[in-house]
Amino acid sequence: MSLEPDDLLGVGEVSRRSGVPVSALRFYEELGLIAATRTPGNQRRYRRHMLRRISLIVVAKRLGIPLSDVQEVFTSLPIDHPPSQRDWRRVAQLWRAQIEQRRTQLEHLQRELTGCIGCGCLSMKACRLLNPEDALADEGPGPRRI
Amino acid sequence: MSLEPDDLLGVGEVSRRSGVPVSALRFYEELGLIAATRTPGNQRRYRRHMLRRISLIVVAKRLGIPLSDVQEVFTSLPIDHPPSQRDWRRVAQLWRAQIEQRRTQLEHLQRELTGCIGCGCLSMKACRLLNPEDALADEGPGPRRI
DNA sequence: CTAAAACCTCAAGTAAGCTTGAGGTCAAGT
DNA sequence: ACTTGACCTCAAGCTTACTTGAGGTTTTAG
Repeated sequence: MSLEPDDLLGVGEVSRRSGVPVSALRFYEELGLIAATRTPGNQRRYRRHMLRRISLIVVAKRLGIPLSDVQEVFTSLPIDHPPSQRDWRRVAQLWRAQIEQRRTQLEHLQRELTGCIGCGCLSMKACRLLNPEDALADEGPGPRRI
Repeated sequence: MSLEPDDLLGVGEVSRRSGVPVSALRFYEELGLIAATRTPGNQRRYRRHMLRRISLIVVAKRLGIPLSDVQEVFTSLPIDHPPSQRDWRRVAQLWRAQIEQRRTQLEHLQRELTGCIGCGCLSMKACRLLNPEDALADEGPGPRRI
């Protein structure tokens, strides 16, 4: 395999190493999440550190973070060199906080669901499950008392 | 408003009471999640208890449960009468378990992310974040050691 | 009776996150 | 040189959960 001389990887190689399908890599490139130089023959060549960026995307996906969010944090990461420890720390803490939030939301829901198991009301009126937080206050669309 | 004589509600009324847009109600009907009789003029008329079913859908949405799952549990709920307390209890417990599962998954991820904040590896090799569970064992697609 | 509000169907569009296919080019081994 | 596999670019398709619009009918209030 005398393919990648320098530290340039072909798209197939990157796919194999990252576990991300080639089609997805091209898609990420369209979104501006990753970048590659081209050979004279127009084929993509990735620098090694791009694997780190791809890793971040993979992690984000596991965390349920939408690509648009990834896009946002990536605006602050230089595309031409590997993310520093500081960068990674910053991103990790941001995402940790986001998970934290969703986790506690789920906890709330679960407590409500548990408390609701016996009641069987579901009557669109005072059921907390059907009236998230505010619902009885505003006059927008949504279930309310009659 | 002498509209709904019996206990039959028009689609607009149901929408107002449930907070679910008319278009969504029609969509749920297509999926077989809800049902309505028709007037001689072909307009939908819902029986009151259909609001309960719609409530279940609304709750499921808040819980992040996909409609396909709702569809499944609905196969065991009679469409022609309101779900009993037992029915509701069964469904609630099922969904509670599902939330539980997703919640603990998030917890794991968060622990890993926290533990990973300092390491900054993301090197596709031994990083736990990039290698969920099994990854080093199988030979399928995905990151692995080299 | 008539006008307006509510309703109907069916087709197409939206967003996210990709995949698949067609039709063609590039690079590597022999 | 030639074959094969890897790669290229569009364009279109897929899933979920709906929304929007066009064009037409029903119901209800006055």
